[in-house]
Amino acid sequence: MPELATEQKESVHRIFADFLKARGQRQTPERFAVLDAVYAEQGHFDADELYVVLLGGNVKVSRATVYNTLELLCECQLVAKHQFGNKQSKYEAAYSYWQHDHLICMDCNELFEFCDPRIQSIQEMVADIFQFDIRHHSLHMYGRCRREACPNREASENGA
Amino acid sequence: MPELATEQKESVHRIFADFLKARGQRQTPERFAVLDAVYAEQGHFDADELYVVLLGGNVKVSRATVYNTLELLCECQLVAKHQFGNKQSKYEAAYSYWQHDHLICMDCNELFEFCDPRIQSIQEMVADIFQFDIRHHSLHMYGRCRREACPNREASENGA
DNA sequence: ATAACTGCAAAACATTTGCATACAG
DNA sequence: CTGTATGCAAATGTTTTGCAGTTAT
Repeated sequence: MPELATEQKESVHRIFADFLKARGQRQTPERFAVLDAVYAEQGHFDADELYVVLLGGNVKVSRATVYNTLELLCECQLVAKHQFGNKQSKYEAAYSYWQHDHLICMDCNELFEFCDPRIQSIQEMVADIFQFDIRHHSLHMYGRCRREACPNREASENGA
Repeated sequence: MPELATEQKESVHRIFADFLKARGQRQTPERFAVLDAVYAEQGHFDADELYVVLLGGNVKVSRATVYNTLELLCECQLVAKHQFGNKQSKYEAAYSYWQHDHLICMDCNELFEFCDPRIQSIQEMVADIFQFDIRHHSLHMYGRCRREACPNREASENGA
């Protein structure tokens, strides 16, 4: 398992390094520390969570640098940024992951991922109709999971 | 044109009034003023724009009431709330409008609307697979419009 | 060398909240 | 009457910014 992880780590390092070089920006240890933390994380996380993880792993970075680096990583497609219902943005590592969309439980906020090839077709059709160069999309479905284990189940049944 | 507008106004008033009554909440003039302002607005707007419009129309409401009422209107489906890239939420009147999705130009932030029946099929399939009761979705496509008139066109061509 | 980056703390920003007052039911 | 809604201003929480000091190139 360290095999694959190491391979991926080198791969994303190279991508980020090339990206920075191409833009004449500096390859600082902080930036690579953020990149590593992102790829060590699984699933979705927010900027502050990442900041805390970094502090815990005896890496000294400021929040500003975390935000700044996450933006750079979005620009080179190594990270995807999402805005679900709240005001806080969520991020996730994006390299070599299948393009997926999100299903969100309005009661417990649990996230599920799905993928449907028809979305790609729709995207191409819309690009054609509107003469757009479409770069990415976000599809969120909101509802209620029917699991017994779903918290707030009763609360929402009163509410609606 | 006043015919239809008046008809719609009465219709949404009735829906909102019933909704409030059903929940034991009060029908205040401020709430109906916000509702009217929403339906006088065209396209997307944010909470503060609506607040300013209301002040300009010699209606005295506070920002807090605007936010509060917009939430109520979302709950009874008279208003749809969207989060595009920014931190600010956008709203739009929702009554009797076709369900549509959004295409956003990353250069000029212009919004276009589209609709594809396959999205409904995908929604039903996802609901079935995950055993979810899906209430709504949001599909946003991001890209660049190829119009000559698009502002920031040059800026973005430098950037990427 | 030198321009870009970092950390820090303050600022900015949209949204929410607490509380005293007003008012719909 | 009574509890709900309002306005105001202060609080909140995330993200951005300005600036002095650091550092990659």
